[in-house]
Amino acid sequence: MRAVVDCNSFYCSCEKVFRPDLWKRPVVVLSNNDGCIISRSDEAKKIGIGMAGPYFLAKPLIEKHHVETFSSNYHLYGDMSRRVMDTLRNIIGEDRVEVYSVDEAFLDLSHIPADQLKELADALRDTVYQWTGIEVSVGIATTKTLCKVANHLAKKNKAETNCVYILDTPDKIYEALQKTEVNDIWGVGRKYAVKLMDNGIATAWDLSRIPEEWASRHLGGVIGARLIRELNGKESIKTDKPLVNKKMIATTRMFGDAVSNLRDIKEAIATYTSRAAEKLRRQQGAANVISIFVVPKEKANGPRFSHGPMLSSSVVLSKATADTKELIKPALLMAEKLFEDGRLYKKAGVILSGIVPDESIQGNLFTARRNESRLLMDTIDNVNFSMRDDVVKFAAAGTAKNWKMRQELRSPRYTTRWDEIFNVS
DNA sequence: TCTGGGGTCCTAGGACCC
DNA sequence: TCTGGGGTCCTAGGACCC
Repeated sequence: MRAVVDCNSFYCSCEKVFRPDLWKRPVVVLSNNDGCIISRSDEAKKIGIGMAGPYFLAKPLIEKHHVETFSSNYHLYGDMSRRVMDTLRNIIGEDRVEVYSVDEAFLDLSHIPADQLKELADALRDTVYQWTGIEVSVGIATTKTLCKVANHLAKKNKAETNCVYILDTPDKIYEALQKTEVNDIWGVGRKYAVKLMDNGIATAWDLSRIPEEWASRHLGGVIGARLIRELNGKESIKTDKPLVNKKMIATTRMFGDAVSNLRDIKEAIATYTSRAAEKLRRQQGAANVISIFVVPKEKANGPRFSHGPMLSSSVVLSKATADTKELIKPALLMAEKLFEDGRLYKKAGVILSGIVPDESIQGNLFTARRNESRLLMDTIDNVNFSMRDDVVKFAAAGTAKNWKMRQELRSPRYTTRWDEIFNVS
């Protein structure tokens, strides 16, 4: 068997750990730029605040019920995530934990006897709470997709499940699949859900009954066929070791206020390039391709929000590099090319791809200088990483940052900055 | 004058996830 | 007035090669 352990309302829970006064209160956390609501506590859900809705639309409700509101504090969430994952590794063993996202991990329980699964699940839930203050839900089943079904049901009715749900008999699986709507299945997004409903497939059970060929034709080829097999208890999603090395690295942001001049765009692009290059070096990679894009601000039209056109450009580098200087130069050239005078822009980004391991770089015999540059990059990374901020940066990134994102409601970085550490008095 | 078939590589775009 | 960011995988189609 395997399990999925998922933190409940993760970002909100992180905020609550350090604010006992909020434990029974509604809390929401906003996306970057304070644009959308991306995490809601149970109390906030009960009030009727929707997921991923724009903040400004929910604001009346938030004010009426005095919902505590936070900007994203990724330093805090990243550190709390590490603590939760360490706890899981401690209990179940290093090699049996596959971190899937910041708030979620799959566990390999193939060594646990069936009659001990419940006890283990309870222990996982209680220990993580005791050691980190974070509540988790545990779903146990034979495949990842069924684990997610179980986990979803555990969360949906906490009073009954106490955040643990185990699918270990055909009857329980049948019941769980009957209770799960197609749009709540892992791997079924909005488009597929509509298509399934149109074909009279409403529950996970219905979906598990359809032929693989149909799924293969209508749900993205092999992805659809795999989904059917998983629902039928046949493991089809590989558990290869978590991807340490990313195939693509992106840094993109909305601007706090729309930007109309080239200087600001170039500063933003230079900053994002520096950030992306840092991520690249952290995985000891080098990129062959750099792309940038800008998104002009457009009038809202139509009922469904959409981001207007994305104007992009990319360059294949003459040789793979992780050097910020070498990446900034083409990035700025592309920015100049894409920029149109008189237009307002609301977003920009940098994407590095064609990533290869650093050691595979076939250096030119005569470029011993590469090592120097590497040394400089390491130094800059170390300084920035230890300060957890951009203390050292390239001049092109500018210093004014009037395009910077809004973050008006951020909590202290309790666990990663000495001057913001949690104070017991 | 006639102009195949199979393979690979790359890119763009669509779908999904948290 | 105000709608996130960072990823993955898959497919189709074009370019190119022999």
